[in-house]
Amino acid sequence: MAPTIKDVARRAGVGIATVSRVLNDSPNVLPATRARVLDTIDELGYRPNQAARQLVTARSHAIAVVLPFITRPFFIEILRGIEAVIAQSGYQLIIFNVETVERRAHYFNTMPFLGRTDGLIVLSLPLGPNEIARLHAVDVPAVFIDTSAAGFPSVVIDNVAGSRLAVEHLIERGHTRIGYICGPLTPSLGFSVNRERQRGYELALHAHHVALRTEYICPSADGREAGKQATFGLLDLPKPPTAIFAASDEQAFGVIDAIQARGLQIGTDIAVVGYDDLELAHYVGLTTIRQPMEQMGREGAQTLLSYLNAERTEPVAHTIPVTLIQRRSS
Amino acid sequence: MAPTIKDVARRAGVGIATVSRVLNDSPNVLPATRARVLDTIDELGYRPNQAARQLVTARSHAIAVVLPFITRPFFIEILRGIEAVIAQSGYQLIIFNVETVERRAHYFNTMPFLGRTDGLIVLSLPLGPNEIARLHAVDVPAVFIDTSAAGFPSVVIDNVAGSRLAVEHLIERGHTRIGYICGPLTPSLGFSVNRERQRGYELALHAHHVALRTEYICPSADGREAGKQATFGLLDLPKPPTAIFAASDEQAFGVIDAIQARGLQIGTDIAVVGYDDLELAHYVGLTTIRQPMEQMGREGAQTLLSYLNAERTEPVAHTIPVTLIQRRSS
DNA sequence: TTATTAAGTGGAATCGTTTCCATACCTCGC
DNA sequence: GCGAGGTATGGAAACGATTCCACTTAATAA
Repeated sequence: MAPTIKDVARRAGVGIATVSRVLNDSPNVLPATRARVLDTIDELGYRPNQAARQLVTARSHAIAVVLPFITRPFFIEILRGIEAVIAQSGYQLIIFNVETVERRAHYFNTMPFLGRTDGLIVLSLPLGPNEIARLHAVDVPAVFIDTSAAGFPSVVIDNVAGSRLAVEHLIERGHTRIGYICGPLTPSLGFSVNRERQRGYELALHAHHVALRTEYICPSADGREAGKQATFGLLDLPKPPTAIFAASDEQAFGVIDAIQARGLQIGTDIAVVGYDDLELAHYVGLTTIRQPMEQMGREGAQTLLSYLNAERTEPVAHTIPVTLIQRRSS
Repeated sequence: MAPTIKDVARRAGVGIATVSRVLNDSPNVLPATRARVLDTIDELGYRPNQAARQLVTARSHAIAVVLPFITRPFFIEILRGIEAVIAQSGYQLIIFNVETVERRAHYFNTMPFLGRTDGLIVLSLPLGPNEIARLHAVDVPAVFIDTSAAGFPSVVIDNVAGSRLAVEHLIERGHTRIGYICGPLTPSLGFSVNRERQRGYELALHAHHVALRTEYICPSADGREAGKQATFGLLDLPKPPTAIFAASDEQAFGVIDAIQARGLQIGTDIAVVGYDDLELAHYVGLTTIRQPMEQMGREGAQTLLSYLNAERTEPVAHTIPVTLIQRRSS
C-alpha cells in the first residue's frame, strides 16, 4: 500500500496538518520541522494522492483540449503551443479526439471533462448553438482556438484578411485574371474556413475593381490530386487565368503539378499562391499565407489561464494576423 | 453550488446508497425507484464528482501518454490508434509532451501521472535504466510503443527487418551497388531507429553475398535538403550506386531531387526506396516501407487495457511487421 | 404456519487530503 | 513580571462519492 500523509506524520513525529503545510509550502513551519518532514517523505517515497487533494480543493489542475485528430501539422503545432504554456503553469493536458458529428454531440452531451478539468480549450471544432448553450449552463471556463462561440473568448485567424492578402499580392503584381481553387464548402463538421477564404478572394477583387468571373472560381475537394484536376479545368478555359490562388497549400501543389504537366513555367507563365505554409511549400518555392500556429496555441492557453486566475472577466475575440511569404511561384 | 449525491437522494426520497447503486447500475434496485432517481438526476442536472469517486475506488479512469510532440504524421497516427481504443473503453487520455532530455528526466522524477492515471503509455521515448527502475518501483502498469523497456510490454516495429526488406527488394531487382542514406545516429533523445535500419541494410547485403562498400554508406541529417546533398556525394563516386535506399522518406525525396537535378531518370537509371510511406510518397511514386502506425497505437492501448483488467501478467514484446509498397521509383 | 432466504433499501464508515480552530509557547513592550 | 500578539503545531471537520453491514419486507420451502 502506498504511504499516506498519516504515515508520514507518524514517522516524522508531527501532525498531519504540519505535513500538509510542508507540502503546500506554507511559511509557518520551522525550518527544522520542514527538513524532518521532507526527509521522511523522501524516505517513504510518499506522493500526495491527487484525488483526495482534488476533492477538498475542488480544483483538478488539468485542462481539457477537444480537437479533431486531423493528421496535419497545423493541429500539432497549435497543440504544441498550448502544451508549452499549460505545462509550464503546472496544469496537465487531457485531450479528447472528436472527428465526427456524432462524437461531437456525444461529447457535449456527457461532458466527460466536468469535474476532471478546470478549463476547456476547443480547437477548430465549430459548435452548434445548443452545444454552446450547454457549455454556458455548466459554467466551465472555456476558450476557442481557430473557431469561436458566442460568449466565450477565442483566438482566431482572420481567414478573410488572409486570402485577401494573397489576392491583393497578385493584383499588385499586375494580374487581373486570377483563378481561385476553392476548398469544400460543406464538410461534415461544418468548418467555415473555406467560406471565409472565398469571401476574402471576392473582397480583394471588388476593392481593386477587378471583375469577378464566376468561371474562375473552381470548387474542388481537398488534396493535391483534386487541386491538379481543378487546375486543368481553369487552364482549358478560352481565356485562362494568369494567376491561381488555392485555398490550401495541398491544393496549390496540385496546381503546380498541372501547370508543369502542361509545360508552362511557374511564376513566369502563371503565378501561384497557396495557403498554410506547409513545410513542403518552402522546398517547392510556393508563395503562401503563413498562420502562426504555435502562437495561436500559446495565446489560447494563456487566455484560459488568465480566466482561471480570474484576471479577466469578459470574453475577448483575439484575431491573429497572418503573413504573406513570397517565393518563386509569384 | 453543483448538486451532490445527497441532494439527489433527499429530493428523490431515497438514501444516498440507492442513488449510488443507480449510478453504477447495480441490479438490486426496483425499476420504479431507479426511474425516480434518474428523473431527479436529470432534473437537478447532477453529475457525479469524479474526484470523490476516484478517491474511494482508487481508480482514475485515465491513461497517460508520454511522447515527443514531433510534427510528423507518424505520431498522430499512433495517437489516433491509441485514442480509438482508449476512448471506447471509457478511459480518458492525458498527454505529456517530452521533447528534451531535461524534460524527460524531470518527468520521470516527479511522475506527475501518479494517482491521476491508471496506466501509462510511453511513445517512442527511449528510457534510461534508472528511469525504468523508477517506473518499476512505483509499480504502474505501463506499455511502450515504438520503443521498449526491460520488464514492460512493448509494441515495436522491426526496423532491422524493415530496412532489410527494402534492400532485399533492390537486390532481387538485380542491384548490387546499393547506396544507403543514413539518418543521424546520435540524436539528443537517443532514438535507436537509425542504428537498427543501418543494421538491416548490412544484414541484407551479407545474406545475399553482396559486398559492403563503406563509401556507399552515407551519413546524413534528417530532412529533404540533407538527403539531396548526401545523394550528390554518392553520385559523384567513381562507381556510383545503381540504387539508393534512404532511411526516411523525407531524405528519399531529397534523393529524388538530386537525381533529377543530374538529369537522370528515377526508376530506370537509378532505383530509390524510402522508409515511412508518408502521404507524399504516394504522389511522388516512391517505393517505401510502410509501418502500420494506427495499428501500433491500437495494439499498445489494447495491451495496456488487458493489463489493467489483470488479464495478462507477464510482459510481452510485440513486434509489428512492416510491408513494402512498391511504386515507380524501383 | 413458520423458518429460511433473497431482494431492496438506508445509515455509517471510509478513502486521503485541506483547512478551520484551539492550544501551547515565545517574544516583546510596558 | 505580565498581558498582548504572533508563531508553530495538532486535532477534527469537511469534501462527495462507494461500500459494508444491518434492517425490513416479500417470497419460497418445509
